Formats: sequence, structure tokens, C-alpha cells
Amino acid sequence: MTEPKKRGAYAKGTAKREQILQQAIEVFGRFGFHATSMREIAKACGLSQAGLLHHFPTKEALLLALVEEREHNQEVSIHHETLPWAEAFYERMLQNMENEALTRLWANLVGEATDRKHPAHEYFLERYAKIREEFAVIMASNSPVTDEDRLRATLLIAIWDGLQTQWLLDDTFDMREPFQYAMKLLSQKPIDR
Amino acid sequence: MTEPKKRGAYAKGTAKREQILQQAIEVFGRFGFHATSMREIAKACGLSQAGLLHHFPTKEALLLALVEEREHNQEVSIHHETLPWAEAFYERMLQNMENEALTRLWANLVGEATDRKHPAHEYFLERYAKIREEFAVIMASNSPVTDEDRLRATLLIAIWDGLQTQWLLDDTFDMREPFQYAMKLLSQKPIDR
DNA sequence: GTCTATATTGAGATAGAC
DNA sequence: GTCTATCTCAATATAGAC
Repeated sequence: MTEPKKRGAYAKGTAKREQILQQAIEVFGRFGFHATSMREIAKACGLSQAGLLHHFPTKEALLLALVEEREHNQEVSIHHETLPWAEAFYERMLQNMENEALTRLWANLVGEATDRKHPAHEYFLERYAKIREEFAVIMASNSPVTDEDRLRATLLIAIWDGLQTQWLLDDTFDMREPFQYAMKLLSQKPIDR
Repeated sequence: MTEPKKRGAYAKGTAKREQILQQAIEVFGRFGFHATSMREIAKACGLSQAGLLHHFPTKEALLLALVEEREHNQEVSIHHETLPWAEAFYERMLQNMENEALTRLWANLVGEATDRKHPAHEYFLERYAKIREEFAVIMASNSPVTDEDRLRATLLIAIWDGLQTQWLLDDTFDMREPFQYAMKLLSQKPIDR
């Protein structure tokens, strides 16, 4: 769903902003946040560095705008109410595979953001806590959420991140089969010992 | 080119080298590879930047030396012959938890090394392929290795990396319980198809 | 082997013209 | 809104003294 076009200079500014965000995902995604200069992103947008800074006053501001953008998009794309959760998650993984640049940016960012002084550290901290709880609710499927559901949600997130790492490192690595195998494992309860 | 004239001089150079590598793990581990300067590492070793460069002529050379060092250490620490694999892996995870700096460096590096032009890219590519096969052999426990074993090995590595990410992001996150839960899941075959 | 001093490069950010 | 020009800072790396 696209928003109605706004008038005049504002519409143009907004469009440019979108274009910059898209390019930023590509370029940050290829080389990482720290290793990418504002000049490179500016060049990819056909702008000078100063021109880019008109839209995003600092590199950090650009990063955070990016992060919010993605946050917003992700929330739109969940439709687990209509599907069993294993299939809903699988669908979402396929979507991620189609946006390699964004996935790459994410993998890269999480690593850096591990540092407590990284500009996106707080964001990631909160985001992981949030999706652990979200996933647990989904996996509990209408029952009250148990600690075991939380454990399985934690593992699903780990598997997700971990498989993405292996894929990003090696183009020929196919996440689909291991992911589906994981869905099967997570659909069962372990046998007690 | 330069040959050690005495055992003494050589030993001192080697000791310094070791000390540098240890400090480098700490400092790179705290701030990541790109975000850490050679000066910071030099300072941690009580050296000037130029003094550090005497031992490792470039930042990249230091990184690669580090990577080989760790490679060497890891190989010594596997003793799965004496334990069921689930317990052997759990032991190894506990070891990793004790060396937070090294784990942090690794998580950080893998993200960056996703880029094909990163100095450590080749290393990580080969390393993941290698441990996938190694883990598959261990998990097959004396039977011939099947594709399903390879799938489970891939998942174990993913879980490992993924849980570490969550831990590094959040000190209060405890990997032990989810890891053990994962070991239970991976010890079973999924029902039906 | 380690230092000081410095060359060189590239980063983020600012000022002000158009 | 975008540019050129420039400031400031910090990085890697080199040269050469001790």
C-alpha cells in the first residue's frame, strides 16, 4: 500500500529520502556500517556527501532511520493468524531470502551492535526481547504461554540468525531445507529423560 | 631473513607476540575489528603504535594471526571421544562462555567477513564447511554420515551462533537452558514427513 | 625492539554560494 | 536541495634515531 502523493517540495523530499534509505541498505549491507562511508552512500544516490547530509544530518541518524523503516515494514508482513505457525515462519524466511541486502545489513549490524556503545545497541536489545515474546505467543497458539514456549521461541530466533549467517557467508548455502527440518523439530516436545 | 642469534632474544619476541595476540582479542572483542584502532591495541600492550607494527606489519596481518591462533587452540579442546556428543558440545559451549572476549570477537568478525572482500572471508567460508562436516561425523556417532546428520549439524551450528548473539547482546541472557533444550531436540528424529 | 615524528589518506561534519 | 570548498580529527603506515 503506497501513501497518497503529497504536494510540492515535500513529496520530492520524501521520495529522495526513500531512495536514500534503499541505497543505504544496499551499501551498508555490502560492507557493514562502520566500513561504509557516507560518501559511498551519497555516490550511490547521485549526491555529494554534503547533499546527503541535508537529508540525514549524521551517519547515526541515517542508521536509526533505516532501523525504524525496517521495523515498520516487518510488522506489516506478519499474517500468522491465517496459517499454522511453522508455515507462517517459513513464508517469512522466504521473504527474507529475497531481500539479501537488508538481511546482510542486519547480520552485520547485530554483530557490531553487540557493543554497548554502538548507536543501535539499545534498539537491538529491545527488539530481541520483543520478538522472543512475540514468537513465544505465536508458538503457544492460543494457549497460555509457558516457559517451554519461550525456550522454543529463543531457539527459533537463534536458528534463524544462525542459518542466515551461513547463507550470507556462502551464496550456495540453501537455508530452506535446514529451516524446514528445524520447524519439524520445534513442533514436537522433547522426550523426557 | 632475520635469524634469531640467541634463544633468549627469540623467546622474548615470541612472548611479546603472544601478549599482543591476547590483548588484541580483548580489545577487538570489545569494539569489533573495524572500530578498533591499532593504537588502542598498542596502548593495551604498553607499546606505541609503531612498536606494535614491528610485530605485525599491518592490521590485517594481526587479524589473520589471531584467526590462526584461535584455530589452533580450538582443535586442542575437543574431547568428544570420551563423552556422548550432546554432553561434549555442552561442555564446549560452557568453555566458550568463559572466554567472552574471544566469543565477542568471533561474532563480530563473522558479520564483517560476510563481505567477500573482507580479509578473513575465505577463512570463515572454509571453516564453516569444515565444522559442518566435523559435527555431522560426531553426531552420526560411529554410523555412516547421512544427509540428516548434516542437516542436524548445520542446525547445531546455527543454534550455537544464534544463542551467542543473544548472549552477547544481553549479559543477562543465559544460553545454558536453551542450549540444553536444543540438545534434547537434536537427539531425536522428527516424527513423520 | 621500541621510540618520536610525520606523511598520507579518508572519515564526519560545517559554511556559505547558488 | 544541492553544491564546492574546507575544517578537524583520527586512522594506517613509514622514516629514521636510539
